[in-house]
Amino acid sequence: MVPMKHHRDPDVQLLAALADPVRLAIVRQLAACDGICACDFTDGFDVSQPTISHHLRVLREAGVVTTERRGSSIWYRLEPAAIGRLGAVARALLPGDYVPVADLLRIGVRRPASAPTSSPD
Amino acid sequence: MVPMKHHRDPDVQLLAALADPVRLAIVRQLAACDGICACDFTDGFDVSQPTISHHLRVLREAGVVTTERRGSSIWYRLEPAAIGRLGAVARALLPGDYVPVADLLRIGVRRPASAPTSSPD
DNA sequence: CAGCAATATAGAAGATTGTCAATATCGATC
DNA sequence: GATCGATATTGACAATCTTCTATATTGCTG
Repeated sequence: MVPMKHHRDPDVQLLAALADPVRLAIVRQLAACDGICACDFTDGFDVSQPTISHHLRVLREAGVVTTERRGSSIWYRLEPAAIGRLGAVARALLPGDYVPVADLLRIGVRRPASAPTSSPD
Repeated sequence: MVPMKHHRDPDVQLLAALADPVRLAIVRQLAACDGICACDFTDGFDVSQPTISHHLRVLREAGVVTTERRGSSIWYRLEPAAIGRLGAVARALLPGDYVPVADLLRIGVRRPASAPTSSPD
């Protein structure tokens, strides 16, 4: 029934939604235009229509895409906030970013003996 | 034997490497300091030592981390290029970015009838 | 209303993944 | 060299994921 495991961490869910070749291709197509009819995906990939529908559902439940009924077809659009969140995940991993000291202490991180102490305390 | 499916698309492999709660937590710890001994992860998470070793291997094979032997322990560091690639994936999905027209034509993307043509040409 | 086109859902099969216990490897130390 | 600590590998199992076929739902149209 449940099409995909719902992670507690929404960032993990976002990354997992994108970590599939078909879904990433879908998202990249969506990024290139304002909206795409689901039928275009069915025609453009070599997987079956239910499989496309399943992947679109995963993307929708992860907040990556939004849907809009237009006549008998359904248009999918990329949710800009999701891309913003992905960028935020990347930025948070850049060196010199905010350091969660409490988390570091909690897992008992040790510094390398020759650590150049690049981060100011 | 193979610990993880090797995707043809390195971006998918990168996203898949990060799309796990344990691995994302590991990477976030690594982002907060210069290098971390593998034993700290073994102590800090409630999964077994082989499981941590497995996750570290997935991250290494995806190019997310690098290793350095230091005495009897092994230090893991975040690979900045991997974070850069993640940011590039996010940027490529932003509206108004580079549009792979050839790919669009290949899958036969149709535009919505009322597309507001928000992107400047 | 019947029929058709487009999309979603149900259920099942096969592949992949995450996890562990047991064991092996590697470096340091006695 | 024997032993110990740290890390990796092996082999197995359960859970999850991807995909399919078959079927249901929804909206349009004759």
